[in-house]
Amino acid sequence: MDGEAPAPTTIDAFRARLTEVSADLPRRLRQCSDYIGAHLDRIAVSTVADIATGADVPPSAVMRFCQILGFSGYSEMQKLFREAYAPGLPDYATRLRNLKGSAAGSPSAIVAEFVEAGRLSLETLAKSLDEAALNTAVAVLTAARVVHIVGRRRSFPIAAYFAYIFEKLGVAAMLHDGVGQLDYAHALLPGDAMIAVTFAPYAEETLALVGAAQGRGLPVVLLTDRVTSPLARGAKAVLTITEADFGAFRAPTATIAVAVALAVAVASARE
Amino acid sequence: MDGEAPAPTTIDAFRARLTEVSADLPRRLRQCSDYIGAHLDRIAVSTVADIATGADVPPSAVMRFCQILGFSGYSEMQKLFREAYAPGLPDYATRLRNLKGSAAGSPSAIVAEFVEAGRLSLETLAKSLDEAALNTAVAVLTAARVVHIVGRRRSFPIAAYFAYIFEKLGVAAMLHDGVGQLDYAHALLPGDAMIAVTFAPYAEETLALVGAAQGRGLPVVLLTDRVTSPLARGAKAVLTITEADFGAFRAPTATIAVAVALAVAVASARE
DNA sequence: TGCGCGGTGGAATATTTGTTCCATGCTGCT
DNA sequence: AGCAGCATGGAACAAATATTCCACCGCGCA
Repeated sequence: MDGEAPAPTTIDAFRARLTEVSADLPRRLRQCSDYIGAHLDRIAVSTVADIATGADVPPSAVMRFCQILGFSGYSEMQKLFREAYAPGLPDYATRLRNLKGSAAGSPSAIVAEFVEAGRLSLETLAKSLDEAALNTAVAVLTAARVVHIVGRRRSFPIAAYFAYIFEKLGVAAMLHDGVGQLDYAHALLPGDAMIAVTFAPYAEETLALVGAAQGRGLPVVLLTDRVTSPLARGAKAVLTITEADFGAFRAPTATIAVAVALAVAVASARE
Repeated sequence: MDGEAPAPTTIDAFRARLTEVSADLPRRLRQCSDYIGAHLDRIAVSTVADIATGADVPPSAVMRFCQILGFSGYSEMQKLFREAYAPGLPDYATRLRNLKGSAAGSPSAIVAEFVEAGRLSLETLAKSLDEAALNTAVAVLTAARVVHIVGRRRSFPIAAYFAYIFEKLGVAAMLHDGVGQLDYAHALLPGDAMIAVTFAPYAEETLALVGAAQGRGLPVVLLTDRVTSPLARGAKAVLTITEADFGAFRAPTATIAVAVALAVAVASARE
């Protein structure tokens, strides 16, 4: 074993040591490192066996890992987490309160705000999802030869995400990203369909492309924020998604969820 | 023992039972009651002996107390607190397996799954956020002349989202999107900083660009999924984000939240 | 191809922790 | 004062849990 035995004494030091050490590590120990790094908050209440099954390694590997980190064994490591646990039970609600409490405007407070906004968005989504529209959307996209994806500015990340999942799932898709100011309107062929993502203020180019698609008879699935969206009228399916905001900012949390779900549903319907 | 054995199943029920029972209790058991009532949050990480010394009673008294509350013993009581402390993954994992077994879900069921996964990701984020790393990240980016953003494939939507918010907030930023296979390595100038987003499997180009940045002395802020990420070692700040998955699919819900929060924090720190 | 080395898994062991049980002592009632 | 009954403490026991150890395996190197 390595001569030094730093044995972290704070959680932050532990994190640091974790990244420092885990770069060159054999397979099993790397699994430990990954799992433990991703479940730091559980160490205090887990047994060696829990960790081992979680990381899918034998218990002895966990022991070795603890020792590499500089602890005498698992118990000693766990002690660190059990003591650090003192300030209060980091269950979700309290932790969030703590985070927010840390000086308004501090980075962690801001993260807490967005976490909360995200949760709110997801809840709203679950409550107000238009199932009929969703089913229509899936049907339309399932039948399409190529799925054209449009989204600019704020909606572009969503569009890009659609493109990624479709690619991964083997669904023919084309992202109209506007590189070179080409709109590829001629690629909108009969039998294709379009997903348009647009939020206020609605980007010009998106409107134009959707218009082109509809002019060519392509069915359009629309992800937007309001039913009064300028594109809603002509769309085959409109999925309205309300994102909670924090100040002037709105993260596309619920939109992402709809996007991935839609893509997965389409891919599975195609089989 | 008394005939009834209610055995609380929630923390609230536990509290209720505690007050209900502790009215007429012999001396030692009352001590237990008092101590436990005042340290509910420590039960999950304490042994019988800890509680016993804390309450200044012999261990056997604690055992009797647990049994009076309706539990079979201390272990069973502790289980209640350990589960309340870390709900989520195990539960969720089994539910998932069930769902996969039963007929592949309808579109709305799939949405529901991703909503749930998203919620879980956000909770995990709140619980395991590394505040120190976050603060470092904000500091590094605040001091930067230009923020370079890298992310490919699955991480590209996040990178694009960073680019959008920075643009909107008036922070000089450059998205390395790889158009034309140019890497713009020469644009990485002293005084700049880089945000790299990468999830397993780590994209080649991201690694290369981060290497280039580090070679030029730029500090790197890394958003990644595992501490064993190949880039973690050289980064100034590593933000580890665990996303819950649904099947093979993982929506970047928590990552989005971190991204927007980070960007907003940087922008507000610059004022 | 053979050798050496380090990683690996599991069985054996040590230690800690939980639980039971009973002798003792206290308290209140007659 | 004597008795009954219950609370008490601690020691013995059982179970869970951590830790060590060693034989095996796979891989790189000669």
